[in-house]
Amino acid sequence: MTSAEHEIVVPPEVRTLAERVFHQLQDAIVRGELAPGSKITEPGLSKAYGISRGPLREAMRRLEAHRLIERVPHVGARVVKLSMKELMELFDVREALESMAARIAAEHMTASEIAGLREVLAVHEKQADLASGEAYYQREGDLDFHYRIVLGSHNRMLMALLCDDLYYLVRMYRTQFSASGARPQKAFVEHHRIVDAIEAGDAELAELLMRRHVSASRENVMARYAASLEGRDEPDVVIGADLGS
Amino acid sequence: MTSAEHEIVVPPEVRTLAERVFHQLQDAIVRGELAPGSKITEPGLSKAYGISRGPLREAMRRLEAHRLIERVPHVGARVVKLSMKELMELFDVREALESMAARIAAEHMTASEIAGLREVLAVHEKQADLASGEAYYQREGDLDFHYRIVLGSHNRMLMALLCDDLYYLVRMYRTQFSASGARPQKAFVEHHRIVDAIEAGDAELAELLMRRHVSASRENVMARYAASLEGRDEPDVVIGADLGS
DNA sequence: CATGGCTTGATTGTCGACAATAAATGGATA
DNA sequence: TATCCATTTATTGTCGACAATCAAGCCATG
Repeated sequence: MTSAEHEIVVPPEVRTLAERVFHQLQDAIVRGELAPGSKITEPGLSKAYGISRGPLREAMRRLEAHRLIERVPHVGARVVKLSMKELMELFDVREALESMAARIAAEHMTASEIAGLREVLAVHEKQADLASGEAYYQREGDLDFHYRIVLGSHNRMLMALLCDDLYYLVRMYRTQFSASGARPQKAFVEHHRIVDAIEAGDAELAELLMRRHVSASRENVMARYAASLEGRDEPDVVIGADLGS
Repeated sequence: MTSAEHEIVVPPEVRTLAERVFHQLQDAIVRGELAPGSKITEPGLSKAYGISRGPLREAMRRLEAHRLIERVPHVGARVVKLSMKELMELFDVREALESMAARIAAEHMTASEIAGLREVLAVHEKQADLASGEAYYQREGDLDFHYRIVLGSHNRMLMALLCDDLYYLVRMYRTQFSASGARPQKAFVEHHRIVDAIEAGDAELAELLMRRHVSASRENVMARYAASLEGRDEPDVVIGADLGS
């Protein structure tokens, strides 16, 4: 049983108002309820969430540190809006960190953790069978896959950087560009190969495959973006792509 | 002329009280004036810096996001104290990110930026000549070296992760363990080789050399730590090491 | 008609005070 | 004497109000 709900990473960190509104805002931004680039005002949010400006400002400071909003002193804050350049940068960083995560995971992952990975792939495959159009759970399943590998590295710094920072940006991008799983089969095979390498304890291979996997996603996104600039041949999706899946 | 002062990375971001006290606290922690593991109390800092608790709490939230302090709701905050395990994790992340930074820098660095790198090495060498005991400037010079390579990648996300987050942890570790430049010659050659590769546009080689360079520092620190556990042979330095230099 | 500066409005930055929670102290009891 | 519980104290969390700054609108002027 995998954590199929989309609340993968919201532990019981809600002991205070600032924490609660931080997670609420984080979720609202990732889901696109707060549009990218839109200006967010303190009195507005203060009334909307029914709290004072004090805790709200602390939550916003955390969002700023996580790169979900951008603040200018005495001016205000806006929801971050990823440009294509920044998206490519995000892929670069993911390639560097996740390939290393795969390497360390191949060395340190436990048997039960690997079993969990296999289950994720099973669920992933089942859903790819029945509904290729409804890619919501699939995308979340993909992120769950990458998530578990990072956890398998047992490296708290990697976990903090990837799971607490970068993955929220990835999820925001996916909703922002309504990126659907466009080619599940290909990424699928890659996922399996990576797990095979990890299970075999082949750290070098796991690192190489993960690096290729992320890099391929990057190139895929880039190609679709370039294509969308001139001939608009995609019917209902602008830049459909499966980042890292 | 290189930026020899230790205020390498404090831009004019002091338009507000919260920003100012954030940088002051950041500096105090990195310099060791606030001892690692020591508890910091809001009324205490509030009086010490002559500001209200409002901006102070926002500054502390930023410090928390940068992993310089650790907070527990309703309990308090402590200055972070790196364990050996976390230090090794930090090296892992640095190896992944800085090797990629070197690769991209070899592709995108401009001529003037490379010239600046050469100057850093020149200053580095000059100081290694006269005073091998006084390694303060040398260490800062080393960080300046790594800093410029990251800037040379022109990747804002890499810059943010390394320069704004990890490098402060590195500097804190150095003061915490009073890590002196123990073997400048070796790291020196490695620095030159890296710059050569970057100048030649050999991205793969630059990546490989930087990865080895950081990895060697990691092993060096690890070895000295293991040695310090039983036979205390080091006279005045506990875990003397030159992280990444 | 365009442009410059001033005025006004709103938002952000800062502060002090009150409420809620957790640690510290002290005493009573087994 | 050790342990448990109540009280106290200090710190954190939250709030509302005031001051400082910026953006927008308006009017006067070239």
